[in-house]
Amino acid sequence: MPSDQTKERLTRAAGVIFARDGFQRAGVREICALAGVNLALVNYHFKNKLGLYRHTVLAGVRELGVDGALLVKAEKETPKAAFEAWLSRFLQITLVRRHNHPYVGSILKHELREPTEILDEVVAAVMKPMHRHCSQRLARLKGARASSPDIRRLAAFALSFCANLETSRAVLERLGLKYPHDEKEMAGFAKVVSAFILTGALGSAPEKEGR
Amino acid sequence: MPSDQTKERLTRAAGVIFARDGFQRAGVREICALAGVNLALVNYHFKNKLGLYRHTVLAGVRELGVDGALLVKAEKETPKAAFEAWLSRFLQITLVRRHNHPYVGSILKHELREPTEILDEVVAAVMKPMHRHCSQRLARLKGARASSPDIRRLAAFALSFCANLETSRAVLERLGLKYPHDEKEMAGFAKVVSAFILTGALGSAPEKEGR
DNA sequence: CTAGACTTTAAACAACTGTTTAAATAATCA
DNA sequence: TGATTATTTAAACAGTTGTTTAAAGTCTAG
Repeated sequence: MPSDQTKERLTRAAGVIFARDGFQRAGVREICALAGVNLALVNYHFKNKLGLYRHTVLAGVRELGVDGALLVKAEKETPKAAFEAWLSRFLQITLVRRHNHPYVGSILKHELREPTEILDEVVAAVMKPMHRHCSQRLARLKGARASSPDIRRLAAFALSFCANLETSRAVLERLGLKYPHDEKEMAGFAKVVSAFILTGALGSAPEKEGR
Repeated sequence: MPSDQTKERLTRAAGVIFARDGFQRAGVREICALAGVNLALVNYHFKNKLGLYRHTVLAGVRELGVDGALLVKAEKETPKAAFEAWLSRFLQITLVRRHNHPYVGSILKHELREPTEILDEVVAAVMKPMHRHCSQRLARLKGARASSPDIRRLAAFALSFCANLETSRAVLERLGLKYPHDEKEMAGFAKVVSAFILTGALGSAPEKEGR
């Protein structure tokens, strides 16, 4: 059988397991079993467990197309609406399981909280573009330059907060926080999160726009 | 030698290792080596690795005295100053290594991101009191009831954001965020974080108070 | 067809993990 | 003191992990 097919099935299975368990806790045996492939093929095709991980993550990121996919069209909306749309998309990737790419968001979450050797590659490929997008939208909102330290810090705070919402789930649910279950609730949740990021706890007036 | 001494040394060493590695990744052999104690004594005195972990965490929490320690005095300050003082204290515990209890904050951080069997106990002993304190201060700021769903959600968001600041450190530093190194920088950092939580990215006017 | 490279396989390796055993030591109480 | 209990010890157990081996199978050029 062509080796491309083996690598493909291995990558796909690896995406599922790595997304669920992260790099360290994931086991190559389980990945191979899920892929229906011999154990030794991981090392043959990818040299390492880490090699398989790197290939899986970067392939997923490439397919997701961070630079493009998160750019919600309609740039003529109000700055606030544009930010909310972008944020909603970002939350979908990190919070909702079965999205565009089932595993990329989860893997990024794991990489965020326990970095591996490929952290720098992941940051460059995903985090930095997202941070740039977020900075640009916040800059429009505040009427400042996207490259200013303040804006960059705000964007970093916002990204960290959102990306960790899923990580803290077990605790926050025990504190009474309701997480969204479907797309409907997701929209409302995104609005609430957006409000927290934009206007904070003191919540400045509901802005000049109708809703 | 008295067994109390053994348990004491074991607990102290466990605090260091669990704080650094979390429950799963920490190894009983390393803990015993650090404690200068035989391997089998963990199971003799604490039944389990989990037993040692539970004992260590709960002992640390008890000593830290969450209910009291975080209550910064001077309640007659402005609500905003009171919140900032409380937040600064909270950030010190989660961000700065060598504080009151070197390991409690770190262990809580680990428990937050990969819960163990004792999560419920930890939530009850630490998270809920902290959440209550945070809610009370936010309620004063907004002039609302501390038990209202909105306030409780804001407090949960704030706690999650702060507790994960350390977790996301590797990524955020690569995005250019500067973390505090000493007490001086800590104070400034707490102010910035407080501003983000209270007034968000749009930053409502600098409040009516002098500064 | 056949030589050579590529790919797959089952088995074993070596290094860990938390836990248990049974014997040796120390402490306690009658 | 001597018998009993509590504690400590070194060694091994049983399970897991990622990785390697050497032989078998498969494909592809000449």
